[in-house]
Amino acid sequence: MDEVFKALADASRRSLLDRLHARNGQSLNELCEGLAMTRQAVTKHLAILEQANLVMAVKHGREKLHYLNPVPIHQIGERWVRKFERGKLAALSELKRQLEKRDE
Amino acid sequence: MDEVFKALADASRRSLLDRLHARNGQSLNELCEGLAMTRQAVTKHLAILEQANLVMAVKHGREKLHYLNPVPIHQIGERWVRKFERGKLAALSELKRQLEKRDE
DNA sequence: ATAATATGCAACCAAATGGTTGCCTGTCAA
DNA sequence: TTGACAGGCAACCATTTGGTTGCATATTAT
Repeated sequence: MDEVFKALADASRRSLLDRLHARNGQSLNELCEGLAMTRQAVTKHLAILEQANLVMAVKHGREKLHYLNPVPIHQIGERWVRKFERGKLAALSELKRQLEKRDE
Repeated sequence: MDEVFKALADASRRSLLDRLHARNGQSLNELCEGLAMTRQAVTKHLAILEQANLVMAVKHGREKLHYLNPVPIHQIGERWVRKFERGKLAALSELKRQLEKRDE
């Protein structure tokens, strides 16, 4: 879970996920197109995404195709975001109370 | 949004959020208790959480009380996780197909 | 066979990160 | 009013991070 959060912390990596979400199964070169970064930088980002299991790569001839794995993102939603949804309203009203107290 | 992801990337910061989720409105010293870190390190983490709007601090005498703001986490769920839920099943079956192809 | 294409590997670099120590300031209680 | 307690500020440090360049390797097309 920690690796997933770390992987998601970088905007370039999130945009790589976006690109794969738009079109799955892209090669390294395809994923590089239009980015202000060298291919090697993208390789490193993809390696981090693979380690976090957010992306899976398959070699196909001389190309390496990248596929999105939606499971970890789903788990972030289920195991983490959801936890904070519980007690959300209580926290919000507490927050409001404190903000109002400042004007006393 | 980027600041939120960056703030969530660190396990110590996520555990601070957990602590506040367990009991809201804790002081700096309370949040330090039991952690293998100096108070100043915790201060820095809290500053990052505040900048990301995940935590709001209110001075109360000589104490600084910290309150959880559930909104950014909620937004991560709504604006980000949800996006990848769309097309999740397609991505999953594509992934399965590629995994099976490896055994050919 | 050979050239072009797609990717991999390793060394290097600057900047950001997570942490420390030392000292200063503000507030409460004796 | 004088400690003691809660917190703030700044300088410093090691490691990680995000990126680069240069070269090597593997596959495809001519």
